[in-house]
Amino acid sequence: MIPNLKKIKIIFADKGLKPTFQRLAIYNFLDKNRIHPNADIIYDKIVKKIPTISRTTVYNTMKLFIEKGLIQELTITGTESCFDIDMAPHHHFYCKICSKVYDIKIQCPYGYDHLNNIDGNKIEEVHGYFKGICHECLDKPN
Amino acid sequence: MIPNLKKIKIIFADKGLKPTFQRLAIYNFLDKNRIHPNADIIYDKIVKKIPTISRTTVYNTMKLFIEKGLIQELTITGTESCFDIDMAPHHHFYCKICSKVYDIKIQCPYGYDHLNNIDGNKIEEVHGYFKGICHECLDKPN
DNA sequence: GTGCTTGCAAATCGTTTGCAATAGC
DNA sequence: GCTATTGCAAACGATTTGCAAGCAC
Repeated sequence: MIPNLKKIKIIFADKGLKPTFQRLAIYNFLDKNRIHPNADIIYDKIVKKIPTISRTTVYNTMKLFIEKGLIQELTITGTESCFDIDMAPHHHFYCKICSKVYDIKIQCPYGYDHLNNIDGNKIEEVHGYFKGICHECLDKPN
Repeated sequence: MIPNLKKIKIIFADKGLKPTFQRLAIYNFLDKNRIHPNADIIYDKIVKKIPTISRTTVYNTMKLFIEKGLIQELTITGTESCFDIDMAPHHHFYCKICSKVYDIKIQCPYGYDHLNNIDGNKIEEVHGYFKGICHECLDKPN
């Protein structure tokens, strides 16, 4: 974790974020585990390292990271947000059975890079996702 | 409303739905007002015609319509669902200022019609939306 | 009259807020 | 020491659940 920590501190400094123990742990978790976790999964994981951490801090930190452009929020299920440290343009696939979110390495030909306006509306974010049954769940016997 | 009612009753019969007063009113509202309303907006509108209607019935009805393929659920904001009676493939634009949802008449070239599988995952739904500032809010003096 | 539908009240779930204690420059 | 950050407890908003009363065939 030590070499990664150094890298993260530089990223934080660049954005004017104080490198608190909690923030470093959360960012490192997101960086090492590209699973698009929701706040609860992040909390459950971090609380094992930092038993005193609160859900409030997780939510505060997510909000802060989003504002600083370090992560993006995915609103796929309608009931909860999940978070993606990958800021490159890409789509997602959500499995209705296992609820996992996969990266889909395609871009919407509308809206990314070459298009910042549709029907007179100014585009700031592009979101694309598919829902269905993932290859793992398709392969399962039942 | 009478001619539309007849049409709606045929749609309901086709899906095996009983044409209750509440369901007809809700469907008619969605059909006549293509504004992608959330449950609260639907409730506020219908309660003026049917003062005894409950939010539970609105939620029940939305769930039923989705199951029967009469409407689709849009999960753009992460805090609430909104509903779209237009089942044709299309995208949406969400205005961060006025919260309105616009139809964008483009299709994702991946996933609609000619593609039902990406990376081995079976695609059942395609969702695409943009976020930004709509033409109306851009035009406002401030 | 049997089964589906409705609607109230309470519960639930994810998230936000108010605020006092704490930590870091 | 001053300010930003943390974390508890309570509030909040959207949605779901349990269940009793009502309606339709």
